[in-house]
Amino acid sequence: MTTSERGPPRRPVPPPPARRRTRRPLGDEIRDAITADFITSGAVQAGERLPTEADLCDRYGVSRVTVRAALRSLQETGLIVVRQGLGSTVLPQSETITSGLDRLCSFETFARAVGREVDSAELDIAEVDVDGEAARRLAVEPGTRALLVQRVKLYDGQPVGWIVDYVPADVLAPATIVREFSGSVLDVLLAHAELDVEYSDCDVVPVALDRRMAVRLGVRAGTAALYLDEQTCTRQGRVVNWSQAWLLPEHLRFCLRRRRQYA
Amino acid sequence: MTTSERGPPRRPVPPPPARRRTRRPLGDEIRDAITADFITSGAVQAGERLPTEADLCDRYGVSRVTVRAALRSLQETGLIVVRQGLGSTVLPQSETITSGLDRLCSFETFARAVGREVDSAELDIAEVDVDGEAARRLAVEPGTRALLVQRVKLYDGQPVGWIVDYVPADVLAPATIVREFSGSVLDVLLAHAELDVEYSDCDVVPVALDRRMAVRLGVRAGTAALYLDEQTCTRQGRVVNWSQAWLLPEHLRFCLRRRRQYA
DNA sequence: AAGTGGTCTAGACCACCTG
DNA sequence: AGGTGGTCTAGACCACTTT
Repeated sequence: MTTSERGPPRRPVPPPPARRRTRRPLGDEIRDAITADFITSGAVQAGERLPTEADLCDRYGVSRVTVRAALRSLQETGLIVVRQGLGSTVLPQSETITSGLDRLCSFETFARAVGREVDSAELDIAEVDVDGEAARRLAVEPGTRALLVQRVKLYDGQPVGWIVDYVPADVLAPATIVREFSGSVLDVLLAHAELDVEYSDCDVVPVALDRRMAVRLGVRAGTAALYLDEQTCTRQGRVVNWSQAWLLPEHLRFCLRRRRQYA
Repeated sequence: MTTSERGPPRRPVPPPPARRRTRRPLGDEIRDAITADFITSGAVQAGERLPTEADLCDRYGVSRVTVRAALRSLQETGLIVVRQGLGSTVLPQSETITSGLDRLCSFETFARAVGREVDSAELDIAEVDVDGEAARRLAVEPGTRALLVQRVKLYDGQPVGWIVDYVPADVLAPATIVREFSGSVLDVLLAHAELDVEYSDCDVVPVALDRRMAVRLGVRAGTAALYLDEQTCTRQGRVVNWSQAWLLPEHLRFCLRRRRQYA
Protein backbone atom coordinates (compact mmCIF):
# COMPACT_ATOMS: atom_id res chain seq x y z
CA MET A 1 0.00 0.00 0.00
CA THR A 2 1.22 3.47 -0.80
CA THR A 3 0.77 6.47 1.38
CA SER A 4 -1.30 8.11 -1.32
CA GLU A 5 -4.14 5.75 -0.47
CA ARG A 6 -4.34 6.94 3.10
CA GLY A 7 -6.23 10.14 2.61
CA PRO A 8 -7.45 12.80 0.25
CA PRO A 9 -4.83 14.65 -1.78
CA ARG A 10 -3.34 17.52 0.18
CA ARG A 11 -2.55 21.00 -0.98
CA PRO A 12 -3.99 20.68 -4.50
CA VAL A 13 -3.09 24.20 -5.54
CA PRO A 14 0.70 24.46 -5.23
CA PRO A 15 3.03 22.11 -7.11
CA PRO A 16 4.22 19.00 -5.26
CA PRO A 17 5.55 20.24 -1.93
CA ALA A 18 8.71 18.23 -2.50
CA ARG A 19 11.29 20.93 -2.00
CA ARG A 20 9.62 22.92 0.75
CA ARG A 21 11.76 23.56 3.81
CA THR A 22 9.81 21.76 6.43
CA ARG A 23 11.39 23.63 9.31
CA ARG A 24 9.91 26.97 8.35
CA PRO A 25 6.21 27.39 9.12
CA LEU A 26 4.15 28.08 6.04
CA GLY A 27 2.50 30.94 7.89
CA ASP A 28 5.87 32.70 8.12
CA GLU A 29 6.41 32.37 4.40
CA ILE A 30 2.95 33.70 3.69
CA ARG A 31 3.59 36.55 6.11
CA ASP A 32 6.77 37.46 4.27
CA ALA A 33 4.98 37.16 0.94
CA ILE A 34 2.18 39.46 2.08
CA THR A 35 4.71 41.92 3.41
CA ALA A 36 6.60 41.97 0.12
CA ASP A 37 3.60 41.85 -2.21
CA PHE A 38 1.41 44.41 -0.49
CA ILE A 39 3.23 46.43 2.13
CA THR A 40 6.85 47.11 1.21
CA SER A 41 5.85 47.20 -2.47
CA GLY A 42 3.62 50.12 -1.62
CA ALA A 43 0.63 48.43 -3.25
CA VAL A 44 -1.29 49.01 -0.03
CA GLN A 45 -0.49 52.28 1.69
CA ALA A 46 -0.78 52.96 5.41
CA GLY A 47 -4.44 53.30 6.31
CA GLU A 48 -5.58 51.13 3.43
CA ARG A 49 -6.77 47.55 3.65
CA LEU A 50 -5.19 44.28 2.67
CA PRO A 51 -7.25 41.81 0.64
CA THR A 52 -9.69 39.73 2.67
CA GLU A 53 -8.58 36.51 4.25
CA ALA A 54 -10.50 34.52 1.66
CA ASP A 55 -8.72 36.38 -1.15
CA LEU A 56 -5.34 35.72 0.44
CA CYS A 57 -6.20 32.02 0.75
CA ASP A 58 -6.91 31.87 -2.98
CA ARG A 59 -3.90 33.93 -3.93
CA TYR A 60 -1.38 31.83 -2.04
CA GLY A 61 -3.22 28.53 -2.19
CA VAL A 62 -3.22 27.95 1.56
CA SER A 63 -5.89 27.41 4.17
CA ARG A 64 -7.46 30.16 6.16
CA VAL A 65 -5.73 28.98 9.33
CA THR A 66 -2.39 29.58 7.64
CA VAL A 67 -3.37 33.01 6.34
CA ARG A 68 -4.56 33.93 9.81
CA ALA A 69 -1.24 32.84 11.31
CA ALA A 70 0.48 35.16 8.86
CA LEU A 71 -1.85 38.04 9.71
CA ARG A 72 -1.42 37.45 13.43
CA SER A 73 2.32 37.63 12.99
CA LEU A 74 1.98 40.88 11.06
CA GLN A 75 -0.22 42.27 13.80
CA GLU A 76 2.23 41.24 16.52
CA THR A 77 5.03 43.06 14.78
CA GLY A 78 2.80 46.11 14.44
CA LEU A 79 2.53 46.23 10.66
CA ILE A 80 -1.24 45.86 10.51
CA VAL A 81 -4.29 45.96 12.72
CA VAL A 82 -7.06 43.40 12.21
CA ARG A 83 -10.64 44.24 13.08
CA GLN A 84 -13.60 41.93 12.99
CA GLY A 85 -16.03 42.83 10.24
CA LEU A 86 -13.65 45.39 8.84
CA GLY A 87 -10.53 43.70 7.60
CA SER A 88 -6.79 44.20 7.97
CA THR A 89 -5.50 47.76 7.83
CA VAL A 90 -1.86 48.62 7.20
CA LEU A 91 -0.38 50.82 9.92
CA PRO A 92 2.03 53.71 9.42
CA GLN A 93 5.54 52.59 10.29
CA SER A 94 7.46 54.01 13.17
CA GLU A 95 10.82 55.61 12.51
CA THR A 96 12.31 53.87 15.48
CA ILE A 97 13.28 50.27 16.03
CA THR A 98 10.73 48.61 18.21
CA SER A 99 12.20 46.03 20.50
CA GLY A 100 9.99 43.57 22.30
CA LEU A 101 11.88 43.45 25.56
CA ASP A 102 10.02 40.34 26.63
CA ARG A 103 11.38 38.38 23.69
CA LEU A 104 14.79 36.82 23.79
CA CYS A 105 15.82 38.18 20.45
CA SER A 106 18.79 40.25 19.27
CA PHE A 107 18.62 43.84 18.09
CA GLU A 108 19.88 42.61 14.76
CA THR A 109 16.89 40.33 14.41
CA PHE A 110 14.44 43.05 15.41
CA ALA A 111 15.97 45.50 13.01
CA ARG A 112 15.94 43.01 10.17
CA ALA A 113 12.31 42.19 10.86
CA VAL A 114 11.38 45.78 10.09
CA GLY A 115 13.74 46.02 7.14
CA ARG A 116 16.44 48.12 8.82
CA GLU A 117 20.05 47.39 9.65
CA VAL A 118 22.20 47.95 12.68
CA ASP A 119 25.99 47.94 12.62
CA SER A 120 28.78 47.57 15.12
CA ALA A 121 31.80 49.82 15.62
CA GLU A 122 34.80 49.93 17.94
CA LEU A 123 34.51 46.16 18.07
CA ASP A 124 36.79 44.67 20.70
CA ILE A 125 37.01 40.90 21.08
CA ALA A 126 39.29 39.29 23.63
CA GLU A 127 39.77 36.18 25.71
CA VAL A 128 39.93 36.91 29.41
CA ASP A 129 39.99 35.19 32.78
CA VAL A 130 36.87 36.34 34.54
CA ASP A 131 36.69 37.09 38.23
CA GLY A 132 34.79 39.26 40.68
CA GLU A 133 31.45 40.47 39.41
CA ALA A 134 31.74 38.75 36.04
CA ALA A 135 32.48 35.38 37.62
CA ARG A 136 29.56 35.84 39.98
CA ARG A 137 27.13 36.76 37.21
CA LEU A 138 28.28 33.90 35.03
CA ALA A 139 28.12 31.51 37.98
CA VAL A 140 31.63 30.21 37.25
CA GLU A 141 34.81 29.89 39.32
CA PRO A 142 37.05 32.96 39.32
CA GLY A 143 39.78 32.47 36.74
CA THR A 144 37.52 30.73 34.25
CA ARG A 145 38.34 31.45 30.63
CA ALA A 146 35.74 33.45 28.74
CA LEU A 147 35.24 35.45 25.58
CA LEU A 148 34.63 39.15 26.03
CA VAL A 149 32.95 41.10 23.24
CA GLN A 150 32.44 44.86 23.41
CA ARG A 151 31.16 47.24 20.78
CA VAL A 152 29.14 50.29 19.94
CA LYS A 153 25.85 49.70 18.15
CA LEU A 154 25.06 52.02 15.27
CA TYR A 155 21.70 52.77 13.78
CA ASP A 156 21.82 54.77 10.56
CA GLY A 157 25.40 55.59 11.47
CA GLN A 158 24.38 57.03 14.84
CA PRO A 159 25.66 55.43 18.05
CA VAL A 160 22.69 54.04 19.94
CA GLY A 161 24.28 51.77 22.51
CA TRP A 162 27.30 50.17 24.13
CA ILE A 163 27.14 46.43 24.64
CA VAL A 164 29.38 44.09 26.63
CA ASP A 165 29.04 40.31 26.41
CA TYR A 166 30.81 37.53 28.30
CA VAL A 167 30.56 33.89 27.25
CA PRO A 168 32.47 31.22 29.21
CA ALA A 169 34.82 29.22 26.99
CA ASP A 170 33.32 25.95 28.16
CA VAL A 171 29.90 27.02 26.92
CA LEU A 172 31.06 27.60 23.36
CA ALA A 173 34.62 27.75 22.00
CA PRO A 174 35.73 31.39 21.60
CA ALA A 175 36.98 30.60 18.10
CA THR A 176 33.53 29.34 17.16
CA ILE A 177 31.84 32.47 18.41
CA VAL A 178 34.31 34.71 16.63
CA ARG A 179 33.84 32.76 13.40
CA GLU A 180 30.05 32.90 13.51
CA PHE A 181 29.70 36.39 14.99
CA SER A 182 27.96 38.89 12.77
CA GLY A 183 26.94 41.57 15.22
CA SER A 184 25.09 39.59 17.87
CA VAL A 185 26.48 37.18 20.44
CA LEU A 186 22.96 36.10 21.30
CA ASP A 187 22.27 35.06 17.71
CA VAL A 188 25.34 32.81 17.77
CA LEU A 189 24.15 31.16 20.96
CA LEU A 190 20.59 30.74 19.70
CA ALA A 191 21.87 29.17 16.48
CA HIS A 192 23.51 26.39 18.49
CA ALA A 193 20.46 24.30 19.23
CA GLU A 194 22.49 21.91 21.37
CA LEU A 195 22.97 24.68 23.95
CA ASP A 196 19.23 24.76 24.65
CA VAL A 197 19.17 28.51 25.24
CA GLU A 198 15.71 29.26 26.56
CA TYR A 199 15.38 32.55 28.43
CA SER A 200 17.19 35.42 30.06
CA ASP A 201 16.57 37.23 33.30
CA CYS A 202 16.99 40.91 32.71
CA ASP A 203 17.25 43.85 35.08
CA VAL A 204 15.95 47.09 33.65
CA VAL A 205 17.50 50.22 35.13
CA PRO A 206 17.26 53.85 34.06
CA VAL A 207 20.65 55.54 34.37
CA ALA A 208 22.27 58.90 33.78
CA LEU A 209 25.31 58.22 31.59
CA ASP A 210 28.68 58.94 33.14
CA ARG A 211 31.30 60.95 31.29
CA ARG A 212 33.11 57.96 29.74
CA MET A 213 29.98 56.29 28.43
CA ALA A 214 28.59 59.60 27.20
CA VAL A 215 31.74 60.19 25.16
CA ARG A 216 31.47 56.72 23.65
CA LEU A 217 27.92 57.39 22.52
CA GLY A 218 28.46 60.99 21.51
CA VAL A 219 26.02 62.53 23.97
CA ARG A 220 26.30 64.77 26.99
CA ALA A 221 27.11 63.31 30.39
CA GLY A 222 23.94 62.86 32.39
CA THR A 223 21.86 61.82 29.38
CA ALA A 224 19.19 59.31 30.37
CA ALA A 225 19.73 55.80 29.06
CA LEU A 226 18.45 52.32 29.67
CA TYR A 227 20.83 49.87 31.31
CA LEU A 228 19.94 46.22 30.67
CA ASP A 229 21.79 43.70 32.78
CA GLU A 230 21.02 40.24 31.60
CA GLN A 231 21.91 36.61 32.29
CA THR A 232 21.05 34.31 29.41
CA CYS A 233 20.24 30.78 30.48
CA THR A 234 19.62 27.31 29.13
CA ARG A 235 16.43 25.45 29.82
CA GLN A 236 18.23 23.81 32.75
CA GLY A 237 19.11 27.19 34.20
CA ARG A 238 22.81 27.24 33.31
CA VAL A 239 24.11 30.75 32.59
CA VAL A 240 25.66 30.94 29.13
CA ASN A 241 26.03 34.70 28.72
CA TRP A 242 26.25 37.82 30.82
CA SER A 243 25.28 40.81 28.79
CA GLN A 244 25.27 44.48 29.72
CA ALA A 245 23.83 47.12 27.46
CA TRP A 246 23.61 50.88 27.78
CA LEU A 247 21.06 52.06 25.25
CA LEU A 248 19.89 55.45 24.07
CA PRO A 249 16.13 55.68 23.70
CA GLU A 250 16.38 58.23 20.93
CA HIS A 251 16.27 55.82 18.01
CA LEU A 252 15.19 52.74 19.88
CA ARG A 253 11.81 51.99 21.31
CA PHE A 254 11.52 49.46 24.09
CA CYS A 255 8.18 47.88 24.60
CA LEU A 256 6.82 44.76 26.12
CA ARG A 257 3.55 43.02 26.58
CA ARG A 258 2.58 42.53 30.19
CA ARG A 259 0.31 39.54 30.45
CA ARG A 260 -2.23 38.68 33.02
CA GLN A 261 -1.16 35.80 35.22
CA TYR A 262 -3.48 32.93 35.88
CA ALA A 263 -1.39 30.84 38.22
CA MET B 1 -34.64 23.14 7.38
CA THR B 2 -32.97 23.51 10.73
CA THR B 3 -29.41 24.49 11.28
CA SER B 4 -28.71 21.10 12.80
CA GLU B 5 -28.97 19.57 9.35
CA ARG B 6 -26.20 21.70 7.97
CA GLY B 7 -23.25 19.75 9.27
CA PRO B 8 -21.98 16.98 11.49
CA PRO B 9 -22.71 17.27 15.21
CA ARG B 10 -20.17 19.48 16.94
CA ARG B 11 -18.46 18.84 20.24
CA PRO B 12 -20.07 15.52 21.15
CA VAL B 13 -18.31 15.07 24.45
CA PRO B 14 -19.23 18.07 26.64
CA PRO B 15 -22.81 18.77 27.65
CA PRO B 16 -24.70 21.20 25.44
CA PRO B 17 -22.53 24.31 25.30
CA ALA B 18 -25.62 26.35 26.06
CA ARG B 19 -24.29 28.62 28.75
CA ARG B 20 -20.75 29.06 27.52
CA ARG B 21 -19.64 32.64 27.13
CA THR B 22 -19.02 32.75 23.46
CA ARG B 23 -16.66 35.67 23.78
CA ARG B 24 -14.04 33.73 25.71
CA PRO B 25 -11.88 31.43 23.59
CA LEU B 26 -12.21 27.80 24.50
CA GLY B 27 -8.44 27.59 24.55
CA ASP B 28 -8.34 30.06 27.45
CA GLU B 29 -10.80 27.99 29.44
CA ILE B 30 -8.83 24.83 28.78
CA ARG B 31 -5.66 26.67 29.82
CA ASP B 32 -7.26 27.65 33.12
CA ALA B 33 -8.55 24.12 33.62
CA ILE B 34 -5.12 22.61 33.01
CA THR B 35 -3.56 25.13 35.38
CA ALA B 36 -6.04 24.27 38.12
CA ASP B 37 -6.19 20.52 37.54
CA PHE B 38 -2.50 19.81 37.16
CA ILE B 39 -0.28 22.70 38.20
CA THR B 40 -1.70 24.66 41.12
CA SER B 41 -3.21 21.44 42.48
CA GLY B 42 0.31 20.08 42.73
CA ALA B 43 -0.64 16.97 40.78
CA VAL B 44 2.29 17.69 38.46
CA GLN B 45 5.37 19.11 40.16
CA ALA B 46 8.00 21.30 38.56
CA GLY B 47 10.14 19.19 36.27
CA GLU B 48 7.40 16.65 35.68
CA ARG B 49 5.30 16.30 32.57
CA LEU B 50 1.72 17.12 31.78
CA PRO B 51 -0.42 14.50 30.05
CA THR B 52 0.06 14.26 26.30
CA GLU B 53 -1.92 16.47 23.97
CA ALA B 54 -4.03 13.51 22.92
CA ASP B 55 -4.87 12.75 26.56
CA LEU B 56 -5.83 16.35 27.17
CA CYS B 57 -8.07 16.30 24.08
CA ASP B 58 -9.92 13.30 25.49
CA ARG B 59 -10.09 14.68 29.01
CA TYR B 60 -11.59 18.02 28.04
CA GLY B 61 -13.42 16.89 24.92
CA VAL B 62 -11.84 19.45 22.62
CA SER B 63 -9.78 19.28 19.47
CA ARG B 64 -6.05 19.18 19.40
CA VAL B 65 -5.89 22.69 17.97
CA THR B 66 -7.66 23.96 21.06
CA VAL B 67 -5.45 22.04 23.46
CA ARG B 68 -2.43 23.39 21.64
CA ALA B 69 -3.73 26.93 22.01
CA ALA B 70 -3.99 26.33 25.75
CA LEU B 71 -0.47 24.90 25.95
CA ARG B 72 0.91 27.77 23.91
CA SER B 73 -0.64 30.21 26.34
CA LEU B 74 0.86 28.34 29.29
CA GLN B 75 4.24 28.43 27.60
CA GLU B 76 3.96 32.15 26.91
CA THR B 77 3.33 32.86 30.56
CA GLY B 78 6.29 30.69 31.48
CA LEU B 79 4.49 27.92 33.33
CA ILE B 80 5.58 25.11 31.04
CA VAL B 81 8.02 24.37 28.26
CA VAL B 82 6.93 22.20 25.34
CA ARG B 83 9.40 20.06 23.44
CA GLN B 84 8.78 18.08 20.32
CA GLY B 85 8.94 14.36 20.98
CA LEU B 86 9.19 14.97 24.72
CA GLY B 87 6.01 16.56 25.92
CA SER B 88 5.13 19.50 28.15
CA THR B 89 7.23 20.00 31.27
CA VAL B 90 6.14 22.17 34.18
CA LEU B 91 8.75 24.82 35.02
CA PRO B 92 9.87 25.89 38.48
CA GLN B 93 8.48 29.29 39.40
CA SER B 94 10.94 32.06 40.01
CA GLU B 95 12.06 32.40 43.63
CA THR B 96 12.46 36.14 43.50
CA ILE B 97 9.01 37.60 43.71
CA THR B 98 9.55 39.16 40.34
CA SER B 99 8.62 42.79 40.24
CA GLY B 100 8.16 41.19 36.85
CA LEU B 101 7.54 43.92 34.37
CA ASP B 102 6.24 41.21 32.09
CA ARG B 103 3.34 40.47 34.40
CA LEU B 104 0.19 42.52 34.33
CA CYS B 105 0.05 43.09 38.05
CA SER B 106 -0.29 46.23 40.17
CA PHE B 107 2.42 47.61 42.43
CA GLU B 108 0.04 47.04 45.31
CA THR B 109 -0.23 43.35 44.52
CA PHE B 110 3.52 43.03 44.10
CA ALA B 111 4.26 44.82 47.34
CA ARG B 112 1.73 42.71 49.23
CA ALA B 113 3.35 39.57 47.84
CA VAL B 114 6.65 40.53 49.46
CA GLY B 115 5.01 41.66 52.67
CA ARG B 116 5.37 45.38 52.11
CA GLU B 117 2.83 48.11 51.68
CA VAL B 118 2.61 50.95 49.26
CA ASP B 119 0.53 54.02 49.89
CA SER B 120 -0.77 56.86 47.81
CA ALA B 121 -0.45 60.55 48.50
CA GLU B 122 -1.55 63.73 46.77
CA LEU B 123 -4.42 61.68 45.37
CA ASP B 124 -6.34 63.61 42.74
CA ILE B 125 -9.45 62.09 41.13
CA ALA B 126 -11.46 63.94 38.51
CA GLU B 127 -13.77 63.45 35.59
CA VAL B 128 -12.48 65.02 32.41
CA ASP B 129 -13.17 65.24 28.70
CA VAL B 130 -10.15 63.73 27.03
CA ASP B 131 -8.64 65.03 23.83
CA GLY B 132 -5.35 65.22 22.01
CA GLU B 133 -2.81 62.69 23.18
CA ALA B 134 -5.10 61.11 25.78
CA ALA B 135 -7.88 60.53 23.24
CA ARG B 136 -5.38 59.05 20.83
CA ARG B 137 -3.91 56.68 23.39
CA LEU B 138 -7.33 55.60 24.61
CA ALA B 139 -8.53 55.19 21.03
CA VAL B 140 -11.64 57.24 21.72
CA GLU B 141 -13.17 60.32 20.10
CA PRO B 142 -11.91 63.65 21.43
CA GLY B 143 -14.36 64.91 24.01
CA THR B 144 -15.08 61.47 25.46
CA ARG B 145 -15.73 61.43 29.19
CA ALA B 146 -13.11 59.69 31.29
CA LEU B 147 -11.93 59.32 34.85
CA LEU B 148 -8.49 60.73 35.62
CA VAL B 149 -6.59 59.48 38.67
CA GLN B 150 -3.24 60.92 39.69
CA ARG B 151 -1.14 60.25 42.76
CA VAL B 152 2.29 59.82 44.27
CA LYS B 153 3.24 56.30 45.28
CA LEU B 154 4.97 55.90 48.60
CA TYR B 155 7.11 52.98 49.61
CA ASP B 156 7.91 52.94 53.31
CA GLY B 157 6.91 56.57 53.37
CA GLN B 158 9.34 57.48 50.58
CA PRO B 159 8.00 58.79 47.27
CA VAL B 160 8.90 56.28 44.58
CA GLY B 161 6.71 57.29 41.69
CA TRP B 162 4.07 59.49 40.11
CA ILE B 163 1.23 57.69 38.37
CA VAL B 164 -1.49 58.99 36.05
CA ASP B 165 -4.40 56.80 34.94
CA TYR B 166 -7.20 57.46 32.47
CA VAL B 167 -10.25 55.19 32.15
CA PRO B 168 -13.02 56.06 29.66
CA ALA B 169 -16.41 56.39 31.34
CA ASP B 170 -17.97 53.92 28.92
CA VAL B 171 -15.51 51.25 30.00
CA LEU B 172 -16.44 51.44 33.65
CA ALA B 173 -18.55 54.03 35.44
CA PRO B 174 -16.34 56.59 37.20
CA ALA B 175 -18.42 56.21 40.37
CA THR B 176 -17.74 52.48 40.35
CA ILE B 177 -14.01 52.96 40.02
CA VAL B 178 -13.95 55.56 42.78
CA ARG B 179 -15.96 53.28 45.06
CA GLU B 180 -13.73 50.26 44.50
CA PHE B 181 -10.40 52.07 44.27
CA SER B 182 -7.91 51.22 46.95
CA GLY B 183 -4.66 52.43 45.44
CA SER B 184 -4.65 50.70 42.08
CA VAL B 185 -6.80 51.41 39.05
CA LEU B 186 -5.53 48.23 37.43
CA ASP B 187 -6.78 46.12 40.32
CA VAL B 188 -10.27 47.57 39.91
CA LEU B 189 -10.25 46.72 36.20
CA LEU B 190 -8.89 43.21 36.77
CA ALA B 191 -11.59 42.56 39.38
CA HIS B 192 -14.29 43.17 36.77
CA ALA B 193 -14.14 39.87 34.93
CA GLU B 194 -16.70 41.01 32.39
CA LEU B 195 -14.21 43.52 31.05
CA ASP B 196 -11.94 40.69 29.92
CA VAL B 197 -8.74 42.60 30.71
CA GLU B 198 -5.93 40.49 29.32
CA TYR B 199 -2.71 42.36 28.70
CA SER B 200 -1.07 45.73 28.39
CA ASP B 201 1.37 47.06 25.87
CA CYS B 202 3.98 49.04 27.69
CA ASP B 203 6.63 51.41 26.44
CA VAL B 204 9.73 51.54 28.62
CA VAL B 205 11.66 54.79 28.46
CA PRO B 206 14.53 56.07 30.58
CA VAL B 207 14.08 59.74 31.38
CA ALA B 208 15.79 62.53 33.26
CA LEU B 209 13.15 64.01 35.56
CA ASP B 210 12.18 67.58 34.88
CA ARG B 211 11.99 70.11 37.68
CA ARG B 212 8.30 69.68 38.41
CA MET B 213 8.42 65.90 38.59
CA ALA B 214 11.62 66.01 40.63
CA VAL B 215 9.97 68.24 43.19
CA ARG B 216 7.01 65.88 43.42
CA LEU B 217 9.29 62.95 44.14
CA GLY B 218 11.72 64.82 46.36
CA VAL B 219 14.81 64.34 44.20
CA ARG B 220 17.07 66.58 42.15
CA ALA B 221 16.06 67.58 38.63
CA GLY B 222 17.85 65.39 36.12
CA THR B 223 17.59 62.26 38.25
CA ALA B 224 17.23 59.17 36.08
CA ALA B 225 13.84 57.48 36.25
CA LEU B 226 11.85 54.91 34.38
CA TYR B 227 8.85 56.15 32.43
CA LEU B 228 6.27 53.45 31.73
CA ASP B 229 3.62 54.37 29.18
CA GLU B 230 1.03 51.69 29.03
CA GLN B 231 -2.22 50.86 27.29
CA THR B 232 -4.20 48.19 29.09
CA CYS B 233 -6.36 46.13 26.78
CA THR B 234 -9.11 43.57 26.72
CA ARG B 235 -8.70 40.30 24.95
CA GLN B 236 -10.36 41.91 21.94
CA GLY B 237 -7.77 44.65 21.94
CA ARG B 238 -10.00 47.41 23.26
CA VAL B 239 -8.07 49.94 25.30
CA VAL B 240 -9.53 50.29 28.80
CA ASN B 241 -6.81 52.28 30.50
CA TRP B 242 -3.96 54.59 29.62
CA SER B 243 -1.45 54.66 32.40
CA GLN B 244 1.72 56.70 32.76
CA ALA B 245 4.20 56.13 35.54
CA TRP B 246 7.45 57.90 36.44
CA LEU B 247 9.32 55.60 38.79
CA LEU B 248 12.51 55.95 40.80
CA PRO B 249 14.73 52.89 40.60
CA GLU B 250 16.11 53.58 44.04
CA HIS B 251 13.59 51.55 45.96
CA LEU B 252 12.18 49.50 43.13
CA ARG B 253 13.79 46.79 41.09
CA PHE B 254 12.46 46.11 37.63
CA CYS B 255 13.18 42.79 36.09
CA LEU B 256 11.67 40.58 33.50
CA ARG B 257 12.17 37.24 31.91
CA ARG B 258 12.84 37.39 28.18
CA ARG B 259 11.73 34.17 26.57
CA ARG B 260 12.82 32.54 23.40
CA GLN B 261 10.16 32.64 20.74
CA TYR B 262 9.37 29.47 18.89
CA ALA B 263 6.41 30.55 16.83
C1' DA C 1 -28.79 40.86 4.22
C1' DA C 2 -24.17 40.46 2.95
C1' DG C 3 -19.50 40.32 3.91
C1' DT C 4 -15.72 40.17 7.02
C1' DG C 5 -13.01 38.38 10.63
C1' DG C 6 -13.24 34.97 15.07
C1' DT C 7 -13.37 30.35 16.63
C1' DC C 8 -13.44 25.43 16.58
C1' DT C 9 -13.36 20.71 14.74
C1' DA C 10 -11.57 16.27 12.64
C1' DG C 11 -8.17 14.36 10.23
C1' DA C 12 -3.82 13.93 7.83
C1' DC C 13 1.12 13.81 7.47
C1' DC C 14 5.84 15.37 9.09
C1' DA C 15 9.82 15.75 12.36
C1' DC C 16 11.87 14.68 16.58
C1' DC C 17 13.02 11.77 20.60
C1' DT C 18 13.39 7.52 22.98
C1' DG C 19 13.61 2.92 23.39
C1' DA D 1 9.39 1.29 15.76
C1' DG D 2 6.36 3.82 18.39
C1' DG D 3 4.93 7.86 20.60
C1' DT D 4 5.15 12.76 20.98
C1' DG D 5 4.66 17.29 19.46
C1' DG D 6 4.66 20.42 14.80
C1' DT D 7 2.13 21.79 10.90
C1' DC D 8 -1.50 22.18 7.62
C1' DT D 9 -6.07 21.51 5.48
C1' DA D 10 -11.19 21.93 4.56
C1' DG D 11 -15.23 23.01 6.39
C1' DA D 12 -18.56 24.69 9.69
C1' DC D 13 -20.70 28.10 12.54
C1' DC D 14 -20.51 32.53 15.29
C1' DA D 15 -20.10 37.64 15.94
C1' DC D 16 -19.31 42.09 14.27
C1' DT D 17 -19.76 45.82 10.80
C1' DT D 18 -21.69 47.84 7.01
C1' DT D 19 -25.22 48.13 3.30
